[in-house]
Amino acid sequence: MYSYLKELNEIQRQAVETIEGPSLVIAGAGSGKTRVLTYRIAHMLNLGIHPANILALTFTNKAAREMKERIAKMVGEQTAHYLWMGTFHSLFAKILRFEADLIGYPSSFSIYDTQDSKNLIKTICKELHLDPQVYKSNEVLGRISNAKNNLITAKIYAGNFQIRETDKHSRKPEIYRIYEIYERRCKNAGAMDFDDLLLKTNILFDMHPEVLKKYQEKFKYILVDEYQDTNFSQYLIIKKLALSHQNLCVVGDDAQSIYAFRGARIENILNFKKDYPGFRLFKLEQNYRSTKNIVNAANSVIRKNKNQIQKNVFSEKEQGNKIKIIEAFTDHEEGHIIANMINDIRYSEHHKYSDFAILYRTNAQSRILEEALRKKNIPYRIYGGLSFYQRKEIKDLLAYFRLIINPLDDEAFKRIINYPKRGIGNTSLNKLLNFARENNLSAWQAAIKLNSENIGLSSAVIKKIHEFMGIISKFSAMINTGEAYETARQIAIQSGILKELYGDKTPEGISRYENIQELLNGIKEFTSTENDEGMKPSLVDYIQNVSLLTNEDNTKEEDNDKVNLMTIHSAKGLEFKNVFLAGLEEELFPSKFSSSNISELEEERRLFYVAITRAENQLFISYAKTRYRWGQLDNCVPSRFIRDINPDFIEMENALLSMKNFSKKHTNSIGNQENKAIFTGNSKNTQGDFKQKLKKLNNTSKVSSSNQNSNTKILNEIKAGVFVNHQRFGKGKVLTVEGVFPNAKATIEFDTGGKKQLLLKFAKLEIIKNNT
DNA sequence: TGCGTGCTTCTTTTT
DNA sequence: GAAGCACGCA
Repeated sequence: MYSYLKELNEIQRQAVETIEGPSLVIAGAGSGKTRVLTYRIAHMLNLGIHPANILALTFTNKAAREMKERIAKMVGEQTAHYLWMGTFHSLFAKILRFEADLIGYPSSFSIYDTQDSKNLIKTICKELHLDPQVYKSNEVLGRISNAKNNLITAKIYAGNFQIRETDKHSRKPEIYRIYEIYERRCKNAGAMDFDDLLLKTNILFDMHPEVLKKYQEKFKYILVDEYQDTNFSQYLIIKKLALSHQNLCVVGDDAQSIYAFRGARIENILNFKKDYPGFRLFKLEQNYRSTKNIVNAANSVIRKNKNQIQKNVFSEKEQGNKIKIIEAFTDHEEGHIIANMINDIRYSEHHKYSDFAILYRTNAQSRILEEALRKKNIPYRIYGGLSFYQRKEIKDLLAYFRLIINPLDDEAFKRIINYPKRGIGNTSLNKLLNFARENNLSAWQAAIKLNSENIGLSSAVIKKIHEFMGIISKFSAMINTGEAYETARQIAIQSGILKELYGDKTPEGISRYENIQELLNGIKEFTSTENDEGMKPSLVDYIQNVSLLTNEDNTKEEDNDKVNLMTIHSAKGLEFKNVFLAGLEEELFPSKFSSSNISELEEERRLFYVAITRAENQLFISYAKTRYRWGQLDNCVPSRFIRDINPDFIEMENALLSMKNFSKKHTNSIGNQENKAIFTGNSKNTQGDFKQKLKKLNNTSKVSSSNQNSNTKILNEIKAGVFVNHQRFGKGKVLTVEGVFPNAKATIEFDTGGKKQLLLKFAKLEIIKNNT
């Protein structure tokens, strides 16, 4: 008997040892799911199954990487190397590149990220003269994405009466046309969006049975993690691949299905028995993570949902503390209390910072929490948010890479044709793009014809365009052969990006420059380790990988001892000794977009369940009675989810007692007193904000905004009144705001100190004696 | 052509 | 509190 099998409980062991035939592993929260998956794969390898015959699909690169590392430890690097383990998107992108010519794509196809897709949709809507108020790129993309995930191509979409009726009903009857053009443009640009990677895989398998057969033979054993989060498109791919051997093991927990918003179908796991009648079922119900109290509380919540597989998750750890409910007056105070408690517990329980997590529903909540932690000098780390790969400077450089690899890539072309500035303005670009569109060409192809076609561009501009193209072409010759890091560095230099950023000595500019360096280092690192085929990856390999990477794939593990901040979604699969769950207010959690519809509300409740079950020892749930939203103070109602917890497992934490002074001060400053205003502002919007808010001020008494750049948090309270005069704020200039109010005169001066930041230089408030 | 300015809109979660 | 867009001026 293999020694690792002894580390498992009976059911886990059975799940690991049952290799043949379809199996469904229902893995409750904290039940050792990852362990079962890794051991199962290791076990298969020990039994002599070749790693190249195993396909293991995960939802994040991180999950795949970690699992691979653990398996490598058990069976050796060499063997683990040949496993096909990764996300749906990355693995099927790989297959699509192999088979690209069969579906009419270049194997060097680009992958459009969400931003690219939205931009393209905006362009199309503009061309069709559609009202951008009605046809919001977000919603349109949502419709298209939804269609693709259900295998509805543009052609089917246009021909489907019911879909068209739905669109007409929502006053967007033209979506089918947008979809059609969108699809054509992507094809012309040799580009796929995220959903295409799955859709085209399905199309490939449907149109070419011999190709499907090939992969069915290759992937004799298939494992899928987080099966409850698969969408229809992914479900079909798995079904097709598993058809001949039926050695399919899916792992998941219906109670943790939280991605319906992007097309995940909880039915996939609920209906597994219908698709694979001879399946074996393994229910992992023992929770090894949390105290009895937390597990029981979580159970009492999830019980409220109708749609689920019956199971009995239990814990054999100690009873543990009750869940503590914290009430705060404001969102700022909430952050303050949490920061205080982290310090207290860290001291009293000898916990590390990294034993704490603060979870929230929306990314927007993180800023206030950060602020509170910074004030107390508590180190923290934010997961998610704006990804490294979505920063402007990174996307700019990546766009160069993309265009070099695939010159048809229109979104990349548009992004960098005039960055850094080379005198090709919007007017010229639009002429070129119109010409391209009329002839159904990509921008690049159109630009080639500029010498023979007259489209009203001056010869100077044409020359500039061709110079730009010259740079790109020069590199496309060497991108496959050249040493990756050096090639990338040369591109950064010769494109002018490095010079442009080097010249910018503002803090933001310096940070951008450093980010570019970091990207280059990342390339160096990536291309220095050998890939599956035992070769050094080229720059092309890197680029084709990078579009599917997220923030978590870039963060380094060095700086360990930090409080973890993240959305509940990104906390899935993680665990912490102490968890703070912030912002438990109606309309925030559950989100106001979800509370009207039962199935969406159930998804929110599952999300709540996920949040609770992240905690090992202690869970705090907090809500604020008032919260700022769009610069306005809203009253909040405690979330219904708090009432969903069986009251036996919760207690009120009277954090306010120790916070009395803070609360008082704070409630004052947000306008409880008549004629009170708070001024702050950021570098770009200062004037607009001031003006707008002062306009409102004529008849109200509250004004607020805050300087988010600031090491200088400017909080100036001014007796409210009428705005008098100001000077526009700009880089390196001084902004003076002067106001005469019914009973006060205020002057505030901001100085940029040559930087883009606002520094408070001078503030004066004179109270005018009121004669009446 | 580029930049500054003012207005508008936007927020759920992410591969 | 931030980003995109359109407009107008140099």
